[in-house]
Amino acid sequence: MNFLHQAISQAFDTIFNVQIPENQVNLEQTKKEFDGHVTFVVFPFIRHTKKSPEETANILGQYLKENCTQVADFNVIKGFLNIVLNDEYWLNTFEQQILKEDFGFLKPNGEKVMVEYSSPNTNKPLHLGHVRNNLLGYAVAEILKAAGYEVIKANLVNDRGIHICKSMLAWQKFGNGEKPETAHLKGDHLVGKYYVIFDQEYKKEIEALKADGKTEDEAKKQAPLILEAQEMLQKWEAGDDEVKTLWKTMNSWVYAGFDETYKKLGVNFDKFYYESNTYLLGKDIVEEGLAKGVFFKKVDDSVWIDLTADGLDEKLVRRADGTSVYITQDLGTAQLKYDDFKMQQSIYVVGNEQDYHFKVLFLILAKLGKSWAKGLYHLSYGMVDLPSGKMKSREGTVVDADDLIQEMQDTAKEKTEALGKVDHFEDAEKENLYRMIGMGALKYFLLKVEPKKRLLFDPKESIDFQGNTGPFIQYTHARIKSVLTKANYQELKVTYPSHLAETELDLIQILSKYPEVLASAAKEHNPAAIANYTYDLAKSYNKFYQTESILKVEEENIKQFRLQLSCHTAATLNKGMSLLGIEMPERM
RNA sequence: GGUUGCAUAGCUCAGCUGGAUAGAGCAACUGCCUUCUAAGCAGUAGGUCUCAGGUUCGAAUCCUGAUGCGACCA
Repeated sequence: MNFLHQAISQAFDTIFNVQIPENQVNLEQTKKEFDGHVTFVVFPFIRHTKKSPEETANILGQYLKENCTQVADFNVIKGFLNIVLNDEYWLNTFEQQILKEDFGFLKPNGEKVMVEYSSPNTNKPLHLGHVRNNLLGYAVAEILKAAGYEVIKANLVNDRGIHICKSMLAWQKFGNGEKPETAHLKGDHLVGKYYVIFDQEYKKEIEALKADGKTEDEAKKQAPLILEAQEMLQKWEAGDDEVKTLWKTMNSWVYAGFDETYKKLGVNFDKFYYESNTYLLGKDIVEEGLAKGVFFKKVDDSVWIDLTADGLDEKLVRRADGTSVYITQDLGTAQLKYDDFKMQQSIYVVGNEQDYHFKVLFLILAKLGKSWAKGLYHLSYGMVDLPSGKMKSREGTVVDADDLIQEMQDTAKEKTEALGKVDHFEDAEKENLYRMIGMGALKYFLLKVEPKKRLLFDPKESIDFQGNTGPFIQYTHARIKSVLTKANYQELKVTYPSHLAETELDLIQILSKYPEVLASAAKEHNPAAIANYTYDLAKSYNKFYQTESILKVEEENIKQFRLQLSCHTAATLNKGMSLLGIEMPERM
């Protein structure tokens, strides 16, 4: 499309004697209800041409038609110049770009980027909110890879702290030595069970204390269980053998459970960080900040940074007693990550409840003069809410990840069986298909919405399998594969037809947009752009499929062309969906 | 109280750096399987783009304010 920018810029120069740089020539796709493929809006330029919009557009259109072999025709409606490109141009685009092996992958740009995502707590199993995080992180990482970056997927596991101690303590007191094998529970669910038990018992103690006349606050602080949990945390920090052993055991249960869930979700990591190793980091940075005069001490010896000039508050970075706060360890971990990989960009996939935290974190690093601070980015996403409101694990109103995955697969099975198309499949293929479709529906559902928007999930309404959904796109793919199989398709040199059908041209035009959609999805960290594109492509193919016959056309070259077009549509659908972690079945 | 995000059809969402009569899907209604997979295609109906100002030849899009929902900071 570059030639058009150039030609229009040239036209302004030769006809009107005004210099319009190519990058100021904005072209957009012509709306469906008008003739043409590309539209140039002339309104902004009529002050240069000193002619009416219509006249300007007509003059430019005439110039393009005479000087560009690719321009077949044009029409003008008010200030809109609609340009019709000839079939040869589109076939050339198809052959020179879309057919190429590396179509859909941008050239390596030599930049390294870390995507940190998932980052779970080891005291409870994953829920729907984590699923969104995992799918987003994975997809963004894959998109960046395809866009030419070298990507490191990182997972910072929150494996220590008071919340783990709560689970540990409850297990010690009420567990009777229960293990995942004896309880027939996934390890993460077993540990989560004791986290809930802790909370229940703790609440009982609070009520008892309140009955004795304590205030709510006093009761919360004085309940024996919480005191014991705090004591356990101190022992852990002191390296107490017994506590550490229990901690290791219970964490290993959780990891086994997480591994299973990660596997089902199809996500993976290149690098794990554990807070048990990083929670003491950042002390050096506090000293560094004091030395550089970025931080200051208050009379009680606590260390702060003043961010009021940036519209934020004063922020504590070290307590008066010398202990770290949450952000201190994040400062240290950021430095550690950079030292490990020297990446140009570092993306944190974390919910929008931590917007303020990351704003402060990045700002502090910038003020400390870290050259890499400008590459830090918080990919903030909206919460997943239920119709009843927020999910709360302690109140049991969470949508459990494992349950949800199972339900999706069950639903996929039900719907597939009802259609009766796979009765002759081997059992293994059927099971695999149900898995693909169920996960495809779930992943697409969560990823088609822009990350920053919050998401409403109604467990009572099952996720759709029709329309703008994962299965629709999977179905389109399977449909194409079926045609190709029937034709025993082998790619060979095609003599292209002299005339393109409307649906063929539309399809080529949409296919040709894939690289720029990918580039923009990478730039915006937005998997939804890929999802929506893939849907448009599938829809466009289905229209073509419905309108034109492929296997039954008389002319062999048209048949070959349509097969080739189908084949590369399937390939592009596959590329796009694979960035979202969605697998495409050969048949369904 | 302060900061920040969101608000588009009954529901779920698109709408690129401002452009033509605001688009999809679901749900409702109507057609299309003796023809390449009907998880599909075509059509009907459904809108004061939360509200009020402003900038502009032109605003769902940009600015200001209000309202509603959410999050965060004390």
